[in-house]
Amino acid sequence: MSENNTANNTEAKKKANFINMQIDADLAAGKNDKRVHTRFPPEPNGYLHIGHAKSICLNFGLAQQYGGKTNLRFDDTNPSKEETEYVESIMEDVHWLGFDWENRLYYASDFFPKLHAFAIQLIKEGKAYVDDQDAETISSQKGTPQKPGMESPHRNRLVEENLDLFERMTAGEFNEGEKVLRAKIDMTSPNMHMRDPIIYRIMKAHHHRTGDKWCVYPMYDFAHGQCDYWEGITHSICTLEFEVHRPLYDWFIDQLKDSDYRPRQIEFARLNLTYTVMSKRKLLELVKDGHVSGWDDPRMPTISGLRRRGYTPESIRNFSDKIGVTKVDGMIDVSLLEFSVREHLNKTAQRVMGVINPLKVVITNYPEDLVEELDAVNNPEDETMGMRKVPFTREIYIERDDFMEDPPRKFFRLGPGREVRLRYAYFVTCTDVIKDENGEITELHCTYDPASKGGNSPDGRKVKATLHWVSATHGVKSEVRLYDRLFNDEDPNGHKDVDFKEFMNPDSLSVLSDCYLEPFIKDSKPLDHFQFERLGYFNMDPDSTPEKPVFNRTVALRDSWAKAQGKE
RNA sequence: UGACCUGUGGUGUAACUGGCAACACGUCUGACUCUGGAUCAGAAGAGUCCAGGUUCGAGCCCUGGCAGGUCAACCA
Repeated sequence: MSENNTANNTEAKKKANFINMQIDADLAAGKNDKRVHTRFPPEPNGYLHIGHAKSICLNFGLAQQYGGKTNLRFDDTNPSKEETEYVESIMEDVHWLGFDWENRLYYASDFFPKLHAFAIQLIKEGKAYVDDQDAETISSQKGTPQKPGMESPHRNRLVEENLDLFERMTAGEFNEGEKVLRAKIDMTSPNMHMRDPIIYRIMKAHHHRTGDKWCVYPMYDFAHGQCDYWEGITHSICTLEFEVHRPLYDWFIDQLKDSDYRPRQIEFARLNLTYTVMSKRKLLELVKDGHVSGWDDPRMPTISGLRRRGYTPESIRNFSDKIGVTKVDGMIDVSLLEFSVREHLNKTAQRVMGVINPLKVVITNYPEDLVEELDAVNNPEDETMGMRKVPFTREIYIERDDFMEDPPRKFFRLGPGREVRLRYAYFVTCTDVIKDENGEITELHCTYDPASKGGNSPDGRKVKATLHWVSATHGVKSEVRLYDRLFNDEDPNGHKDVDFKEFMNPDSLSVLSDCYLEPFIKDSKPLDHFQFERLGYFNMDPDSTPEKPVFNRTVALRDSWAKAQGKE
């Protein structure tokens, strides 16, 4: 695991949610030998996103709270969409988040033989039949939520005939779509899912694990609950849209169970975040159409994207705790996610100075060849992180935004004739503003006060501002990537008749290639976290090379000056 | 003309078997500060979708409405 803290030691006092209460009740009633066993069941057809992180934290967190276990199970019943690449990324992401399924890795495909045998059992019991009709016909007989369905003409086939047909389906004698196996339940049920649901379909696709062995594959409803049952799951936690599936889930368990043990499905509201989309289909679309650089583009709400952006597992876990678990289908403000990273990184991130929009400053009374190694604090929130040296020279860079030729009343930073502190260095006073023929400021001349070395006030005089800076001769030239929200609309999904991509923010990425960082960052590795003082939290991007380090801005610091600016 | 689910400050969550609505984010003050960060102190903001009812007392219970979500894939 790339981050040393695992999820176990951050738990402590979680708020009880409605699922806790239901588990407490189950335990009090002595159900399932008082076990708590959950599972996280992703389909390997895409990368995990922050919504999955909520589910992962919930499932693994619950098990930890009750001294139970959590399985990782790949729900791979549809070979046409699933790939090994996704399996690997999912395992990496779950581990990175700080959770471990130990030796309990399962695939729904592990259960294909048992599922198939169970289907045969249902046929023998007269509870399943083969239907020869095509998809359209079957669907039209299904009725609507308001109108009951009609029975298929094949519904009352003889058991022997069903057995024979299903066997031949399995052997590959029929083409895709020619036949399906359906459970025989109730075509008039007010619940659409109970109207003789299809449980097996013919698919002549290559499966990422079972290869070409099978010609028939079970449907989700026919696989999920049974896998839960065979794995010994006690609480099968899923999202709200499966609520209407629960009677069917229970129906299959009823056919299967041979003891008092029974898994129970509980539904909670999936996570919705402002200014983003959260469906694998839409995220895939962004990737495929090249709107982002990949699943791990730092603007993506995927776990791999957040990781590359500089989020920490701890911050995501804390976020997950904070948002709680309910059945209310709401929308969480991204600012809460951002708060979670700031909170964690403030306590842990190495401080460093970096200038991302350089303006050269010449300190005219400072010796030409002198290089002073000044002391800087690595993290004021954590003394154990120690100190480092920062080289100071006659020519430095400061942030362009930190100088104004004609500063307004509330601008505290540098201006002509003004004195400010250079962090850990000296007090400097601006004496000259150098411009090119277009009137653009190209350089500042300052003088420094040798008595203020280290940034201390020699005589108790105050300066209004402290600026970060980087030596022009020692600074490490770098690329910095700034990110903004991917969408301009709070709910890009919430507009009927308007495609979500219409709301994409054209300025969600800006690349600054003329940035200078203090030499300390030379030793950093991809994904290392930093606070660039006064700017925000950044981490090193894997695109970095020794010649050109690249940093991503995870999130900016809270900035009351910028906020005040925005209001004018 | 259905079934199931949901409805508490701007947002998200709390409120044990009914006892004067709490916390977090966000917002706004002020203090402090070698990060306009962090920290600290404080403020504003809901009377719990509506209407009845039960009760000394209801966000919690009952009745009836209203609003929103989900369900008609050989997807999960």
